[in-house]
Amino acid sequence: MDGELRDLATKLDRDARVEPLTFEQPEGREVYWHSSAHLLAQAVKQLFPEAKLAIGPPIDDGFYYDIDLGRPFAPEDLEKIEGRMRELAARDQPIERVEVPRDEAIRTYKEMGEKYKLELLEGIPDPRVSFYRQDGFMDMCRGPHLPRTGLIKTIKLLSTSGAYWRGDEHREMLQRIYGISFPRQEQLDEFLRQLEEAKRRDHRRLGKDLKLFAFAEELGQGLPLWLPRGATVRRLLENYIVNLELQHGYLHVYAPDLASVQLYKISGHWDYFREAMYPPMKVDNDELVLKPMNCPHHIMIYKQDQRSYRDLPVRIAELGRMYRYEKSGTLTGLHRVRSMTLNDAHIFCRQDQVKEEFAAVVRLIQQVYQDFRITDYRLDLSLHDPKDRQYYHQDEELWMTAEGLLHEVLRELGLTYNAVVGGANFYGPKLDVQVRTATGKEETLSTVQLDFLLPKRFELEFIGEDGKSHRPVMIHRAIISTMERMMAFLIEYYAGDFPVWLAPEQVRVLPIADRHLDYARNVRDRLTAAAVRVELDTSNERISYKVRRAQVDHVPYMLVVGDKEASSGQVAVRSRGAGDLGPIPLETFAARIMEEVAAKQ
RNA sequence: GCCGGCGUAGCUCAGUGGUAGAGCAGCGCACUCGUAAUGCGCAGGUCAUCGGUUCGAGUCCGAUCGCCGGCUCCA
Repeated sequence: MDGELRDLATKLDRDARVEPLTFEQPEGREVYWHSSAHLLAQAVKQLFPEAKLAIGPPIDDGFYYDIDLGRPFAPEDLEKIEGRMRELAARDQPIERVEVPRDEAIRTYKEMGEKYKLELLEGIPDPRVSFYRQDGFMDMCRGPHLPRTGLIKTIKLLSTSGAYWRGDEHREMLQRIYGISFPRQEQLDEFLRQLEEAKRRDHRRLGKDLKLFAFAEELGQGLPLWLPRGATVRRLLENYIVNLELQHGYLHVYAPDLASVQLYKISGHWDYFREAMYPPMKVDNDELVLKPMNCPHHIMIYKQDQRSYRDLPVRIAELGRMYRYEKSGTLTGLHRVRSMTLNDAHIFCRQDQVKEEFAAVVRLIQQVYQDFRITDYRLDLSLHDPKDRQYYHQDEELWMTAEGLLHEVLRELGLTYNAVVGGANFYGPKLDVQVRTATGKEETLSTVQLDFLLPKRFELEFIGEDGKSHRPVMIHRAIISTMERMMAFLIEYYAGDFPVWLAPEQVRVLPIADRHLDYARNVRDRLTAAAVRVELDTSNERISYKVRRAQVDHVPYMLVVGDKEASSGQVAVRSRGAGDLGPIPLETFAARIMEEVAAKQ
């Protein structure tokens, strides 16, 4: 109604533009799932009257309700609740909006002992608050809701978990029940099918199947081993990005994995991130930590020379290995690890160069994404929150300048982006490239961060045209993220089908019978000499089985060789995606694959 | 770190207190085969680890380690 979400039963007391909502629209799904959450709460209250309700909102895929039961929900409880929800939906009761004076709501909730609802009420200043009633069950809610419970046709409770009340780890741990519902059974089936599909793309699954990386319990949590095939892909990524950066004026360096705590005290990270660093080890009169980041090291490198305004910008880059003591519960596959190598760089420049340097990084990101054929991402411009005086340094003017600059660059580049207030680092605003994992979680792949603070803390300077000392600005940036995260992302993005230029095994030679082994070896050696990553299947199996194995191993090209090929110097090419392509001369194939690699196909 | 679930062969999984199983992978033999699974055989396990209950534990209980789903965090 006039662009606002309202109940279907709302009285039309004025001229208004009215649009109906269906499940096909995001807002429609929101209402549908919100009502489903209420149904969940109703079922829980009927089965467990002592349960206290907290909040139950819709989410991207379904809904949840946070409940305090005093104990966890068992899987059998979920089944019972789901069954009760179906019964309640089948009764098809009307859902009505009721407005109640605030103090009456407080009185009722006090009587019921609903302490979370009472706390929510404290945050609502309005004299009247709205409730929704269905079948004798009332829940405080802004709404709107479905007109009848019977519209909820299929229900599936997916999981339970603990969740802190109001997201505060110092407060009560509530039980959260996640669920999903649809108007039609086929939609639920499709949803569950997609969940299965996501599991097949999951880099943890594929990483194991394709022997790319592994973890060992004996080795320690969050410390990945790069297996030969995964290491090959990583080396290709590293060579690619280092060469590209060298072409763009970056200077590549190396720094040690250990550093004095002193360094991070100067940078300020010790104050902010001490708990996430490995504890210091005492050596002689010093305390050393495993380095959690590379910036201070690059700053030390900048400080090795007296810099002139003519030298700037100085772009110092490193595939920097870092160690972070991430909380054990947050580690997942290669996405979150405790040892990682960042495609890091720090650009030291003059104020008047910031815009151009920032723009150059954004353009470089665009080029890299094109090379990897990554098209599905979002740009987030993370800004400071002026109200958060604890976290952010207080030079408000500096923030305004910095953030204004970034807005300007992005506008000039013609990019659409999403502004996130409160997303900035303590030292400055940043631009993040956000992507999704196979399991639907969002994460940052690339980042460009402005920093006016560290140059001050480390007293960086350069000599200006005027012969006086000036302070440079720093830009922190990572394009292909950490090798670990990029690997995880690419595995999932390509669903294990690496493009030829990145495939750990580009070609597999498949002889028809044992008498073709000599020719097959010949083919393999010719391709190896041409720097093609090729392997030979010498197993004593039928050709269809060898083909199957190569397909399962996600090898992009299979070369079938038998009598015909051996006698004519040809290979029968089969592509992983397109199937049998027929015989061509070996030299033609070699030339073609080298072209594809050069074109990053 | 917190809440919950899980841990059996290289992988996927069965095994509800009474002698550890299957398929795939591996190895051997035979077949020498034309584009997603040839047949037969063999081997493979301190049932994550440690402790407890029991005449007897893969199974029940506790602790530890690890993994999974969330929460919190993410320079």
